[in-house]
Amino acid sequence: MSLEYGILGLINYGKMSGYDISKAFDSSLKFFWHAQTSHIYLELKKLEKKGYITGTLVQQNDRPNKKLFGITDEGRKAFMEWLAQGAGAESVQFKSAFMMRVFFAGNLSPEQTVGMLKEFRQNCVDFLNKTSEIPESINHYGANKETIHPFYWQMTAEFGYGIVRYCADWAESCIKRLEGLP
Amino acid sequence: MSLEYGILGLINYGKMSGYDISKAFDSSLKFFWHAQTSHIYLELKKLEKKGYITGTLVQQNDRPNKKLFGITDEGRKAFMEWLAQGAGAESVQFKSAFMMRVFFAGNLSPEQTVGMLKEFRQNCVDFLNKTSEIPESINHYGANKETIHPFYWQMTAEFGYGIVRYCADWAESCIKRLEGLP
DNA sequence: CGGGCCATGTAACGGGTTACATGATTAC
DNA sequence: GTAATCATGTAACCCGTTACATGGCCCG
Repeated sequence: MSLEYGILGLINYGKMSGYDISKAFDSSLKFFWHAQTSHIYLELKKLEKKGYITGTLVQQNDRPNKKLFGITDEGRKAFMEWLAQGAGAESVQFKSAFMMRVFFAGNLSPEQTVGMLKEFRQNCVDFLNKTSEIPESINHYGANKETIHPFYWQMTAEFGYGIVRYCADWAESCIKRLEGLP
Repeated sequence: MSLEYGILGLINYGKMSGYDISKAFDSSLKFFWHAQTSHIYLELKKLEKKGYITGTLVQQNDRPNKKLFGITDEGRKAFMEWLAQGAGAESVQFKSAFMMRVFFAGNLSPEQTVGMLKEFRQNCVDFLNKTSEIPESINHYGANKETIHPFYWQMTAEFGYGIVRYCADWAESCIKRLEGLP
């Protein structure tokens, strides 16, 4: 559902290939959605079938040929309808397989649990370090920099950042409490 | 994957019916995983087929009959293997359909976006108010209160709380910034 | 007699993941 | 020559959602 509209929204900014979309997800949209390349191509096919986008082959000499997709009026309409739906009650729910493990960590030794939490914290720190250059990369996608769009891109990036920072802090606090136990 | 092991982990604490499991998810596990009742019953059937749990019918006079599930040695082994797998690199990734909408909110009017953000913030606040009684409810599930288990239950509840609080604060900040625009 | 809690399911669908599969071009 | 980047896909599977379906008991 969301991937479909994420792709549609990107193409709405301007013509894009599957590869471009994949790159966009790996940079600016990764803060709240991870998309597999293969999945993107599947969705592109579906969107084309629906008549929401149209693809045209582009010959390239210096690089492999590619297929550029543009949005149709129908596609734009569908996108705007999706966008106007608002937050919805389910917007608060989120899922974490890792937290499921922590919940049952009483079945492990404290050492094992601390190890798991440290691994998690490290993943968070790595993520934060790896992606300290959002503001730059975020402005590479989309054509109209003069509009309000980058403001919202920034908002979501901030959100993602904050969440991961919170995760790292939480893990840190857990580790300390566990190591402080008798 | 995770629901399967979540159910297994609960049954590992002691015999449970599908209804009991559903209640447990609606209280303590809701902070990081939402499970539909129908899905739980499907998973229970699968787990029984795999030989990880065994169900026995219990006649009740004052209430409808129920089926109590207990874990098998094989089930416990599978559960422990899953638990020992650690955090995994994917543990940082998370998905939010709502953030996808915010990302593209530049296509809406600022008023519409503010409305959406306020709805989101309200959902968060409602969630926090509705669930201020975790510490109590968390101790109702599981038999061995003397162990370290409640410590981890509390950790995950804290995590979920913190995330939702962070969401509310983030939304608040966005709203203020939007309303402060010329 | 209606609302809430207890209690258990089936069928169809869809979104997403995993694994597999290929190949051109550029820069070092 | 080999690694990185550009570029596009298929097939099988599985996890999860939505919608549907039922029914007893208790309390006010």
